[in-house]
Amino acid sequence: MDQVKDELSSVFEALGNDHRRDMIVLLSIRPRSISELATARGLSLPAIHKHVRVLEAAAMVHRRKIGRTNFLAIRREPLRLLQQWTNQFSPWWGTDAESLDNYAENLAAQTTDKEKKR
Amino acid sequence: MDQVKDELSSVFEALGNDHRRDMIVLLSIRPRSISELATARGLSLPAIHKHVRVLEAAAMVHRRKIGRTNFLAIRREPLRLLQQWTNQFSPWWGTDAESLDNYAENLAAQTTDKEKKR
DNA sequence: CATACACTTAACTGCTAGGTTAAGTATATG
DNA sequence: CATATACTTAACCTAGCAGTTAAGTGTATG
Repeated sequence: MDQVKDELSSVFEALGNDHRRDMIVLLSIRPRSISELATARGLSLPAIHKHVRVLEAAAMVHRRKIGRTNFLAIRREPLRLLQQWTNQFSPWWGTDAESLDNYAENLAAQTTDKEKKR
Repeated sequence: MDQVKDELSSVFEALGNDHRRDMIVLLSIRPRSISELATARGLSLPAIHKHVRVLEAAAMVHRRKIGRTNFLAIRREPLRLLQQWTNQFSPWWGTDAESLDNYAENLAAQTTDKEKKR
């Protein structure tokens, strides 16, 4: 359970960065080398290298070294985890605004200092 | 398009923090005041206040002030955006590992310096 | 009107994400 | 063996996040 949460944390952390999110999209099309990602994103190799480390820490990519080239490919399991987390809210799609108006007034009536009077 | 991407950015940024993710889960159950969130998460009011600002910037919550109490409620639209982004990968669930082994070798054969020889 | 409550704002601090350049390592090529 | 390629590592810098305490603002309550 704790481990699940930590995984989710690292996934959200990884995807919190625009570059890394774009890298994931690129890798979802096809595997790429680190150099390819660097030029695709207009960043230096060390910079991309760090991003790759973060994606690896979140287990969102795996690599295969052939010769001196490192090919990266996407791992979709963490994305399923993300999808699961997101789906917990879907039963209530479209039922947002109406709730607060009623709720807040009722709760206010209950928890305000007026309540203590009774 | 650009605006969509910015929205997505702010959503990922907001959810990149454990506290804020938990706050969203709490608010998905029912609206809460800022003080409630502060005690629920064991943080000071100013700290929670900042987190709320981030969630508001991502349009993930809206507030209603009644008297001196600020009630916060979830807005689920941004979560749908997140779900959409995540779903772009779902057509390929479970087709990860097998791809790289073949791909990398073929690509290596093509793009390696040997290619320049031809 | 005084006091408490529910924030809000300001000012400051520690930490770290994300970038850089420069130097080091591993592999391929002539 | 020399040189180029594809990273990797180290060292450093800057901006901004996430927290704190302390003081300020708006709204009830006696």
